[in-house]
Amino acid sequence: MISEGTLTIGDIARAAGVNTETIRYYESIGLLRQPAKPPRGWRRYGPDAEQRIRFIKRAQQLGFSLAEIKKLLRLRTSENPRTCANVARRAEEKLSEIDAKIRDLQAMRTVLVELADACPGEGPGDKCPMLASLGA
Amino acid sequence: MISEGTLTIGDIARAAGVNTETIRYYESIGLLRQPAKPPRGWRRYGPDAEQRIRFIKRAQQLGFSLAEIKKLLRLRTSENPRTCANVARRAEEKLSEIDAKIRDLQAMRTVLVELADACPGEGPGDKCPMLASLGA
DNA sequence: CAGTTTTCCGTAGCAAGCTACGGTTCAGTG
DNA sequence: CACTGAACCGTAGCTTGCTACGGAAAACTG
Repeated sequence: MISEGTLTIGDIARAAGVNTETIRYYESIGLLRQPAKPPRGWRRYGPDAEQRIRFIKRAQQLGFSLAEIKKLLRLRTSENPRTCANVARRAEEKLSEIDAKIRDLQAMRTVLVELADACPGEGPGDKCPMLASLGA
Repeated sequence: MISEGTLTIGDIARAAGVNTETIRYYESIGLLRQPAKPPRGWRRYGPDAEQRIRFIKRAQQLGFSLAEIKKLLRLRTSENPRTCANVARRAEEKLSEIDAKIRDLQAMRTVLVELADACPGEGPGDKCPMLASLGA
C-alpha cells in the first residue's frame, strides 16, 4: 500500500537509511511496490514507503529473511481474522530456529574451550594438541 | 603433505563422506594439494587425503571458514615453536566471535518473545500488535 | 540556459561453499 | 574387445542480499 506522494527514491533512501539500489532491489523481488511511473518524470513515493523499509530492516534484525518478511507483509493486509495467530506462529518458528542456532553455537563453544585447555601454549605445529584433536 | 597412494578421488570422497566435486573444489582453492597427475591415467591419493578432509569438516563444524582452515593448515606444517600459541590465539578469536553471535541471537530472542507475548492470538493483520510493533 | 545531480533500467559482480553439466579420456570387468 | 563407470576439466549455476556500472533522460541549481 505505497501511496503516491512527493518523495523521490533518493529521499526515501536517505530517510530510511538505505541505498537507492537497495530500494530498487526490494522492488524487483516484490517486497516493495513501485509507485506508478508518470508518463514523464520520476516516480514519487509517499512517506509510508519509508515505514515499510524500516519494517523490513527491523524484521531482518530479528533474523527473518527477505522471503519470510515478504510473507509477513502479505499477512498484514489479509482480512483473515486468524492472521494474528499466523504471525504469532511464524514468530514461534523463528524462535525455535534461533534457539537451535544458539545450541549449535554453544556446542561449538564447548569443544573449542576443551581444545584450548589442552594447549600448552607453545611448540611447533605438528605437536599442537589442538590440531591433533581435530585430526590434522 | 598428501602422499602418493593408490586411491582415486572417488575412493577418498566416499571414505571422507564428501562429493568428488567438493574435493576438486578444495584443490582449486588450495586447501588440498592435488597429487601429481601421471602421464597416462588418473591421480592417486594416499589415505592422508581423507584425514585432511575430515580435519576440514571438523573445523567447519567449529565455525571456521575455509579461508581460516587454510591458515590453520599452514600453521600445522610450520617449524615455528610459537605455532601452537598461534593456533590457540585463533581459537580464542573464534571463541569471541561465537560468543558475539550467541549474544546477538539472544537479543533477537528477547525481542521476539516480548512481541509474541503482546499477541492476543487472533484478529486481522492490520490490528496485529506484533506487526504494529515492527512498524508495519 | 548551462551545468550538475538524480533517476531509470538492465546487467553484472561480490561473498561462500559448493553442485551441476557436458564432452572426453581412461580403468576395470566379462 | 566391447561396454560401463569413473576421472578429468573448464565453466556455469545455485543461494542471499545486496552493490557497482554505464548510458540516457529528466529534474533541480545558479
